[in-house]
Amino acid sequence: MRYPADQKQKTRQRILEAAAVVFRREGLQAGSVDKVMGEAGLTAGGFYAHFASKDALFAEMLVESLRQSRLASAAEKDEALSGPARIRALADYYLTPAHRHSIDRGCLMPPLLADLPRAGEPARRAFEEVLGEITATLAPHLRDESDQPSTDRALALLSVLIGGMTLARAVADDTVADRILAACRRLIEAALIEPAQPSNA
Amino acid sequence: MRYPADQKQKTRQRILEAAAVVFRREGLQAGSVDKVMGEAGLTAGGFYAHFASKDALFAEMLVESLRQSRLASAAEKDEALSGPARIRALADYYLTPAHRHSIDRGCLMPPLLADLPRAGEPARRAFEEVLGEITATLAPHLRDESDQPSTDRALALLSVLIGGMTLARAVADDTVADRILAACRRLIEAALIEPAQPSNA
DNA sequence: TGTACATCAGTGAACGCGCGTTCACTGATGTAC
DNA sequence: TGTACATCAGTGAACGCGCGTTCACTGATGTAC
Repeated sequence: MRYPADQKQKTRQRILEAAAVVFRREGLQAGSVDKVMGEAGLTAGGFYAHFASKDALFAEMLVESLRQSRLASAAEKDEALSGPARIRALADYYLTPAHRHSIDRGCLMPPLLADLPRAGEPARRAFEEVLGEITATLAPHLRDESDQPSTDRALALLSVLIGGMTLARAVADDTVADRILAACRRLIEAALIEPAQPSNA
Repeated sequence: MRYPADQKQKTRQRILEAAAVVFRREGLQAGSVDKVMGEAGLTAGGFYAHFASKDALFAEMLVESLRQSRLASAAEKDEALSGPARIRALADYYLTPAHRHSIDRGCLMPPLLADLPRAGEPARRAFEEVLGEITATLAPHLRDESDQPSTDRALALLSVLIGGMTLARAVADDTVADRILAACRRLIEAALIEPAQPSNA
């Protein structure tokens, strides 16, 4: 090799991180290659030395970003928790004003999931795979009536998290937004935490 | 008046309906004035005789479309139902494969809510107002522990409906999609229908 | 009833702009000897 | 150590295209007499 070993790999990673920010902030359509490369401190022309197309970047960013998220790979402080306590910690971290205000650094799903049906089969397949990883991580902490890990409850939990955050960000008034988040936390507590593992847990 | 009385009003209405279809299918950015006017059987130039801008069209379409939706103004067969039965009917209508497949005719919120933070204050204010109307319609059927109408439960219900449909449409496999919808129906049943009004209701 | 005129909803070409993508190039990095 | 050369990540101008918006116009509709 005649060139610095993984210099190019690092640049590629930088483009992926810039894409995660720009796409969440602007959406799939308005988040242009130019803006992504600008966010990464580069010019648009070099993009195609790293990715085959804008669509390919979007799909890879989607998977990469979700795999690194707290949903798929729990933060250190989550590791110690399990069952109801872990789900509560997740909801308390996710459904907060802080998360609501940081669209471009928060979870990728609320701002971008609606663009997936428009993004074609490969991106949807890739997302489905990561979704499987996420629910596999969550299911052991969401037992059903027979005390079995519940993937279905994990899917329902994700729906509340995503829907609640999307709805909260769509209104103009902060008070209304926070009320939505609180209502969702209460629903999760009542339906997925309390009855899932009773007082002896 | 020297011209057919409400011909222009009818055309305006036709543009609004076309916009509802195109924006839901393509999103706020990719849904262009040209496509909307084409869907309405017109050419792009005439658009500005009806609306001040694309943003103005989007905001008005948003409000108009939600006010006419089954969430805000119940269908005839809903009128006879109240309490748990009505909420169950709503969830059974909303969280179905049929609704999942018809993005461009279904509820406006799953495909377009994520675009609202990017659409500016006026659109968010307008949405917030209609959201208030919707929750006011739903709250009487979602009583809290003290048997009072619960706006908070209405907000949580909407979050599950929106999040579940968005998540279901994002995956590639129909089986996974339907599983998500079923998991959300079960969550609503367990948390918002059964405990809200016990067996004597 | 018939003809000349006024109205105005909708047309279509044009504008400046940003898009995704291509490609000839540049210049810093490392190699050969 | 020093010089000539090869590599290639990133630059920047260019392409064809569709965007939101403007505006001179057209032609069907209705009025006046």
